[in-house]
Amino acid sequence: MGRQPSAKPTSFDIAYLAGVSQPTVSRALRGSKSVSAATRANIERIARELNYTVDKNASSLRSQRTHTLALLFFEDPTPDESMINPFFLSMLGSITRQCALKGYDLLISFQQMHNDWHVAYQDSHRSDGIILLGYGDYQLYRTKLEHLVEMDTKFVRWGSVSDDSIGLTVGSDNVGAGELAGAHLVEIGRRHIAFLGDASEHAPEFQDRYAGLCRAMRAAGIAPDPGLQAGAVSSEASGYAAAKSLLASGRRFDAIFAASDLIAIGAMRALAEANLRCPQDVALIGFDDIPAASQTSPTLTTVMQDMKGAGELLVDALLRRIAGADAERTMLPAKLIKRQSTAV
Amino acid sequence: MGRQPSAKPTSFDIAYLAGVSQPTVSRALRGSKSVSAATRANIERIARELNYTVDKNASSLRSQRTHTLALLFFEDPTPDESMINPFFLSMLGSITRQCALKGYDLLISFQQMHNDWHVAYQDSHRSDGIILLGYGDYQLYRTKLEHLVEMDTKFVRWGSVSDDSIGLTVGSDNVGAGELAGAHLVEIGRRHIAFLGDASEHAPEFQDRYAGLCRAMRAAGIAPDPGLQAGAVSSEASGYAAAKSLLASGRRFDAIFAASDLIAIGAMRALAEANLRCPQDVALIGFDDIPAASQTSPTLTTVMQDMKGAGELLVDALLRRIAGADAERTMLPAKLIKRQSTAV
DNA sequence: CGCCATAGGGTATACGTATACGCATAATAT
DNA sequence: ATATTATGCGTATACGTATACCCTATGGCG
Repeated sequence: MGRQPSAKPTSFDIAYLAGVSQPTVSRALRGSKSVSAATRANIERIARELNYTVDKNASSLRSQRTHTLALLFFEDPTPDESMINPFFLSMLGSITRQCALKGYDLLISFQQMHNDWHVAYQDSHRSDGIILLGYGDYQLYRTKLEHLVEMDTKFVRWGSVSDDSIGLTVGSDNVGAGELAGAHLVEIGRRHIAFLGDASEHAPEFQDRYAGLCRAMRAAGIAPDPGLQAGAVSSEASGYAAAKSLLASGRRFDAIFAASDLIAIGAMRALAEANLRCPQDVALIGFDDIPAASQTSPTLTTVMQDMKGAGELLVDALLRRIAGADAERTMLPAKLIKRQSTAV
Repeated sequence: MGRQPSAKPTSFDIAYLAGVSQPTVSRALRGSKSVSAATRANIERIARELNYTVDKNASSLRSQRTHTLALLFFEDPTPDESMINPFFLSMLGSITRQCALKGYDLLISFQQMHNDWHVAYQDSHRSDGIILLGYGDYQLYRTKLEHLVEMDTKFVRWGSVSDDSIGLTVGSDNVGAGELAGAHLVEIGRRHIAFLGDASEHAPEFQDRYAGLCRAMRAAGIAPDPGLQAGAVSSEASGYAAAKSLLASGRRFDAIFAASDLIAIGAMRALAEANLRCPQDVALIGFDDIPAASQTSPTLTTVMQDMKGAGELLVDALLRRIAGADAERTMLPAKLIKRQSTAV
């Protein structure tokens, strides 16, 4: 007997039991220093006994802070199939973990680039900030990103970390990664290195990787051949097509650096169909180290990005922005994973 | 001139502009029938002009409904690496999409089985219901699930759909899927079929798959050999170890049905090391159709679950439960994907 | 011994929305 | 013509928390 045990306890219940007022409970639980240690301990004990949890909605409404972040995935415009880049999915783990660690909830949503996602989360007070994830046409993005900046919406973006990028960006050192790949190919004696991936301003990350490759080649005294660059988006089909067209062009090449593993896997299929041995005839390097990369035949040499660090950095940077600090752009180093496709 | 454009508009702003009271705005936007068509149209127009969105927190606080679902992933107790089963990740897409379609937000969280996740989401009013996803020791779960039922928390679970399972469950027809796999192996002439996967009550789904295999064998007049069943959790390492021990046992077998693709990939490696040809010496079938399954050598025959349907069904079933209806357990049919590992 | 700072906590109120009621006007029924 | 019922909307209030402000003791100080 006493109070009804089924109703969820409120701060008033605790206040009553502790013999204090409701605001004191709020202060105690939020760590205000104007509550004596004894009172606080007592309140915390009672709260634990009652299994009390702060009502998120009331708290957010009053404080205008949600303690929630929103994660927006941008899908490649594949019509219906949910072909999300596995690389981003693998980042999900570290992002959720870091959010939990910092006491934030994570809202997740898949978006088409052309939607009005840029207004959906800021005004309805659903999140304190937004994490943007996904390859895609950067130019398409631009105006929406500018809109976010204008509205002072807090957000971080995963992508190419260049000076002209809008807002706060965290990303891998794509130029450095491209250099790693290029240097490795040069090291195993390749001089005619093709690049598969859109190297235009629409895909800054791929552009950076290509730039890194070129830099490594020049450092070895090799002039990159622009004819050995073929556009491709991150999909197996696109990689297959790009490799096919390269083969059809009749140009000679003894190595391929693909801008993503999916592209590389498509290219590998095209090479096999052309009876070219990998790596003997054409060495191959991918990017992302997706799980399938270690299952291909031959297994795929690739560049691994630091996804654990990436997730943590994204969350931390966003939280700093939310706190009012101006967080700086950050680049993470990448690592070359050597496998059979470059083992000569 | 007029009102300050930067402040987020509230229902009062709209009411003022429309010349009505705030509750009328609320009613109009929520679709109450006690608002005239003209008034409603006017309010909707103004709302659109002001870029008004309902404040989620206030709305949830008042109505005690959040229009948010929580998705809880249970990780296999891998110490630190975020090795989430790719199968569940692939369900993420359809779940988020279905949530969006129904006007619900999706909170996501990774959990260790032993945490107090069963209290974290219900009391703080963060979600209207919970979707539980993840393999894992079912027995460990049980008491927590019972607790959820007792607290009348709305939830759906992906898993084995059996009569004794607690709460609302949606899952593949694992027995039927096992039968499919077994029938196919029998069809290609195999009679000594091993099963890799924990077939105990701790893993009801694996148990069901094994039961299906046995049923198919018996239907073909073959007595299943209990000695050809080796426990394994869903990981490559575990599959490798299980296959190794089976090989070491000296028992003869000409086919393996693995309870998951990861197990199958591990087994494939063990077979290769033992100089057994796949499929000639040992045919192999996996389960899940993860992306890597089409990249192995030989490519892996596997059972594909209907993940798109699964996500939709999970969300719909949960929403029905939330609405007060008692949704029924549901099973989805699975499909056999034939590849090289069973092509004799 | 009066004065002021400080600790500790109470009082009042706002956050923005969604309902329970009540009250007109208009439309029907009798 | 009066009684009855819908229709359409306004009034009042509650949801549970967090903060601005105010008040009371105490202790230190001159």
